[in-house]
Amino acid sequence: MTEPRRRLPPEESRLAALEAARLLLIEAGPQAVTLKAVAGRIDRTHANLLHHFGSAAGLQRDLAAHLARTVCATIAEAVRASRAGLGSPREVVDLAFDAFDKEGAGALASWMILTGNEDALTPIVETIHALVDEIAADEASHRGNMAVHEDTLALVLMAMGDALIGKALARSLGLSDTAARDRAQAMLERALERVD
Amino acid sequence: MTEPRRRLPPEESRLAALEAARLLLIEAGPQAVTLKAVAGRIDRTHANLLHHFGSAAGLQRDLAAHLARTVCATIAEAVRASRAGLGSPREVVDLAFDAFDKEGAGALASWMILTGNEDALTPIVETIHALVDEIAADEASHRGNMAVHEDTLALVLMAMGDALIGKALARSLGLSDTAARDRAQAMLERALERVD
DNA sequence: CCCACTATTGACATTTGTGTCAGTAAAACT
DNA sequence: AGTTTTACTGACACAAATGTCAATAGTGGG
Repeated sequence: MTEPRRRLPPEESRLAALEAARLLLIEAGPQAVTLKAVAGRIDRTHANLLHHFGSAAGLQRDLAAHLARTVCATIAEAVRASRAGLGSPREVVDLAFDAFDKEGAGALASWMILTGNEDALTPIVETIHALVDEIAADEASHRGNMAVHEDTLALVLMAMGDALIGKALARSLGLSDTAARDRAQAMLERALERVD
Repeated sequence: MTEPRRRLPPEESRLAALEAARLLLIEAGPQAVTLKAVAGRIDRTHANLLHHFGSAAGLQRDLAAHLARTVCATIAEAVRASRAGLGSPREVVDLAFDAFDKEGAGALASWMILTGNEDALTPIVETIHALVDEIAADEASHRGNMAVHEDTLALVLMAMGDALIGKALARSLGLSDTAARDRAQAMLERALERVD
């Protein structure tokens, strides 16, 4: 009656653990991402995770990379899927804000910074950078690369802040939950109009 | 030769602990704000802090309130000191960004959110809200309160994001460390010009 | 089929943060 | 002065997270 112990190939097991850790991060915050909690989600022990990732820091490091891949894959896919509608500021803004909010990028990034582990952030930053360059390729012809980067910087920072305290702050100020999105959209629209 | 044990009045001791905790938060991040670490800074034991604050959560709660007071006192003082120069967007932007960066407001707020303790954030949000209302009183005559609130929301979110990942992101994008500040300033300037 | 490889585990050790408690001593009050 | 109050401490207990290690048992390759 005892279920036979399943033995997955290491890559598969690692990926399952990283996905479990990612969901745990989004649902319950960084403090909840412990070896025992992650292991419990995939019916393993915490010793198993130590076997695969070497240490708790190793899991966090790989989680950062995994999250960067996930976030950027989501954005890149959405961008390519609706290439025609790319010019819509609303779409770009929604993409960025959702990435940081629902995908947990903001939570992880801030957590990494706060715990002093800045190295783990670089894959995320670099992936975002690469994505920005890809998007900027369309605009670079009639706008400076600098301007695109500045707009992106402002956009990411607002998305980051919004993912953390956006709802609480907007509510306290008597604004709608999407006030930050609206403001970012207007900002982006005006920035794009500048070159017309 | 043994120094006599000093016994401070409770209020004085509490304030010393909160200041030590605040500096610890800014220097080494939220993870470093433990009972033992804070107690060590003021030459006390962790049991002493439990006596004054009841629990570790109590210290965090009071730290949030203390930080909100500190941050807002700094801003309010600077604003009142140079009432004449209040109209300068650069000044307002610098004030907000410094408050979140150097005063540690961003670090604490994000930490509170991430650990699920949202209640502790409300004093900060409410104090900021009150400050916004005070500033908005000057502008409200020829602008809508809504518009002022929206600008403030965008400003705070950018300051928050900048305090966390601003430097790393700007550097990765090949921009200067003050790129976010510059962008926020330009944004605020254009928002103010709208009514002229 | 047999064997080397390794994913997986349980038991143990360590560290760290938090909390309790009785006792001590320095203030404050009478 | 004596008494009460309480800031402060050391020692202990407890829980949770991380890490080590030997042993077990699937899995693939010979």
